[in-house]
Amino acid sequence: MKVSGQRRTTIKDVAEAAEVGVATVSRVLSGTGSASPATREKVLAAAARLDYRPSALGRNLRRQRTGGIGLLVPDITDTFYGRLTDGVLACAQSAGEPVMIGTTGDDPEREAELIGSLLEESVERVIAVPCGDGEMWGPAFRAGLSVVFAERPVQGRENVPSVVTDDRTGVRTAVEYLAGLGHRRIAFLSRHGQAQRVRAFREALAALGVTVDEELIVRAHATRDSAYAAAAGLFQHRPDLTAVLAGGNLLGEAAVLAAKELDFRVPRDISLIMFDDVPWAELCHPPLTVISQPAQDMGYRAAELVLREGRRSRTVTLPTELIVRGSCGPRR
Amino acid sequence: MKVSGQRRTTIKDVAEAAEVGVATVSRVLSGTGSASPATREKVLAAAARLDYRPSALGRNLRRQRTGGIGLLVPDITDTFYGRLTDGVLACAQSAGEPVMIGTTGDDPEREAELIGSLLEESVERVIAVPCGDGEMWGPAFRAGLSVVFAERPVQGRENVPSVVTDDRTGVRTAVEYLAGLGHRRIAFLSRHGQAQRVRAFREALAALGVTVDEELIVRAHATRDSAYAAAAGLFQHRPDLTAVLAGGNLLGEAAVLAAKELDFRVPRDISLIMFDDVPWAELCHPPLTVISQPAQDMGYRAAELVLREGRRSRTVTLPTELIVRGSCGPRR
DNA sequence: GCCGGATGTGGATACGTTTTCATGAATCTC
DNA sequence: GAGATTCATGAAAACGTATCCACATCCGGC
Repeated sequence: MKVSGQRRTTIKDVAEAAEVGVATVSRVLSGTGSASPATREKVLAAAARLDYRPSALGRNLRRQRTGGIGLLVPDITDTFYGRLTDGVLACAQSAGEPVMIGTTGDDPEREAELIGSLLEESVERVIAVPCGDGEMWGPAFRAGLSVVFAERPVQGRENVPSVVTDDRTGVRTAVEYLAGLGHRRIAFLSRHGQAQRVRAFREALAALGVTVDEELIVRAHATRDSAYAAAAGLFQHRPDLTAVLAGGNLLGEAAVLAAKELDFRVPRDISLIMFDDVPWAELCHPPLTVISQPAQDMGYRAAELVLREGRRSRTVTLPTELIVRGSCGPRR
Repeated sequence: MKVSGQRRTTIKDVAEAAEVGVATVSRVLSGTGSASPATREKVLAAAARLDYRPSALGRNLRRQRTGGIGLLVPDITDTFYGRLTDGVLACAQSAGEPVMIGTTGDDPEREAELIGSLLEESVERVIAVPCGDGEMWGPAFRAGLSVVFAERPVQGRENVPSVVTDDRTGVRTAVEYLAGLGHRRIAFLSRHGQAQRVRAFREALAALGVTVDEELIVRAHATRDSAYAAAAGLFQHRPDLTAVLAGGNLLGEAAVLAAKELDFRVPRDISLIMFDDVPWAELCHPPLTVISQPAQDMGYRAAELVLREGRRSRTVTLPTELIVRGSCGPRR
C-alpha cells in the first residue's frame, strides 16, 4: 500500500470517467459556458464519484492571480484588531475566500516586507491597517492589486477606498463630555498613526475656548510597554491634569494601570475615557466610560469593499458612540 | 501608457537578460545546484536590474504544494487565541512563510469546511485548535498534510504532534490552592473541549478527599453569551459555593461579570481563579488570581513543529503558573 | 434544400516555475 | 595521454487549470 503516493484526482480523471473532454468538465464545474443537460449530469456524477476538488494551484496559475485576500494588522493581540480581523474573516469565509494574515507591529519596514510577500503570492486583494507612508504602497498599486485601508487613511493616498471611524466626532464627543463635567486640563494619550485624532483633539479644545497645552498631548508606540511608559510619565510629570482621553484600548489599559500604581483614584482624582469598547471595560473598577468603535463592522465592510471590486468605492466612515459608565466625574 | 498591462517579469526575462537558460536562473536564485561564479554574478545582476520576484504560483504548481501554513482557531476575538496566533505569526514570518487563518467558532462543521478549503489550496502544513472529533481529520491525513494540534489534543489522534498546556498540574495547583484556603464547594466553569481539565478537576478533588459535586461542574459553549449564562446560572442555582475555577478567560470574564451583577463580593463572598493570564486580570477589582498559560509560546512552538517536519515529533506539554493576586480569600 | 446562426464539444495552448536528463567541457587518475 | 569522473549548462517536460479556437451538429427561415 502506497502511503503517500495518493496522486490527487485531477480534472483529467474526471473527464475520462465522464467520457468527455477536460474543457467540458472545466466549463460545467465552473459554471461558465454552455453544456447540454446530459453531459452536465455525467460530469457532475463523475466528479462526485471521484470526490474531485479542483486544485487552486492550477486555477491560480492559469488565472494569474491568487484568490483570497491579504490582511495586514499592526498587532493581533490588540482586541481591537482582533475584532477587526474577526469581521474580515466573517465576510471572507462566507464568500469562500481564504485570508492570509500578517502583523506589521506598526513597523513600516515589516509592512513593506509583507507587501512584497503578498505580491509574490499574487494575492490581488488586500485589506491593511497601514503604518508606512504612501510610498510603501507604490509597488502594490503598480502591480495592480486592489487595496482597502482600514482604521486609518494614509496621507498621499486619499483616493484609495478606506473604512475608518469618525474620529472627529468621536473625539469631539469625548472632549465635550469631559468639558461639560468641568474639566479643562485634559490630556490625550495617543499612538503614532493617530494624527487625525490629535488634530480633532486640538480642534475640539479650541472650539470650547480651552487653550491647547501641548505637553498634555502624548504619543506612544503600539506596544504595552510604550503605552504604560507614556501614561506613567504623563501622570508623574503633570499631576495637575484632571482628565485623560486614551486613544485606544492599549492606552486605556496603560492609563488604568498607571493610575492604580500611583494611587490616583478614578474618577475622584482623575477622569478617564477611552477609545474602543472592550469587554474588560465593564469589569474595571470603576467601569470605564468609552467611545466605542465598531471594529468588527469595520473589518466586515472592508472585506465587502475589497471583494466587490467592480464598482468604484469611496471611503466609508463609521460612527462612534459614547458609552457612559463610571470613570468620569466632575472636576475635583 | 498602459495602466494595467504590466506583465510581470518572469524567469524567462531574467534568463534572456543574463544570456543564460531559465534552468540556470532557477538554480542560482533558489540556491540549489551548482553554477559558476561568473554566471551566478550575471544572473543576480540581471534579476536585480529587472526587479524580479519569482512567482509563488508557478513554484507552487510545480512543487504540488502551497508554501505557508494554515491556522485554525475557534475565535480570534478571544485574547488567548489572539496570543496563540501572534506566536504562530512570529515564527512563520521569521521563516518567510505566509499564514492562512480561519476561525471555526468551535463548530465541527465549519472546521470540516475549512479543512476542505485548505486542502483545495494545497496547503500542506496546518496548525489547529481542533473542535471536531478525530474523524474530521481523516481527509487531511489521507491527503498527506502535516498537522499540529494546539491547546487541545483530539481523542483518537493521539499520535499527532500537539502542543498543549499541562492541564493536570494547572488544575491541581488551582484546586490545592483553593482547598488550602479552606474551600470545599468549588465549582468548575468549563467549556466544551476541556474534558481533560474536567477530569483533572475531579482527580484533584478526589485526591484531597473532597467528594465531587457534579452540579458544580458546568459546561458552556465558546461564546460570551453562553459563558455568561453558565456563570449566572451557576451562581443563582448554587449560592452555597465558595469558590470558582474558570477554565478560560472568557469564562473568567463571565464569572466576574455575573458576580458583579449579583452583588457577590470577591473574594469575601466568593473566591475566583481563572485559567489564562490576560492584561485585564490586573486591572480588575480585585485583581484576578490566575493560572497563566504561555499562549504565545504555544503558537510559536506549534509553528516550529509544523515547519520542521523532518524529525518525528511527539507532543509538547507547556507548564502553567499560578499567579496569586487578590481574588481568592479564606472560606467565609 | 441550402444557408446562417446558435449551440455543444474537445484539442491545444499558456500560465511560471522546478527538475530531470543529456551534452559538452574540464579536471582528475593511473 | 586515455579513460573516468566531476561540473556547468540549457532544452524540455511536467504540474492542473481555464480559455481560445475549430469543428460538428442542429434548427429555423427563406
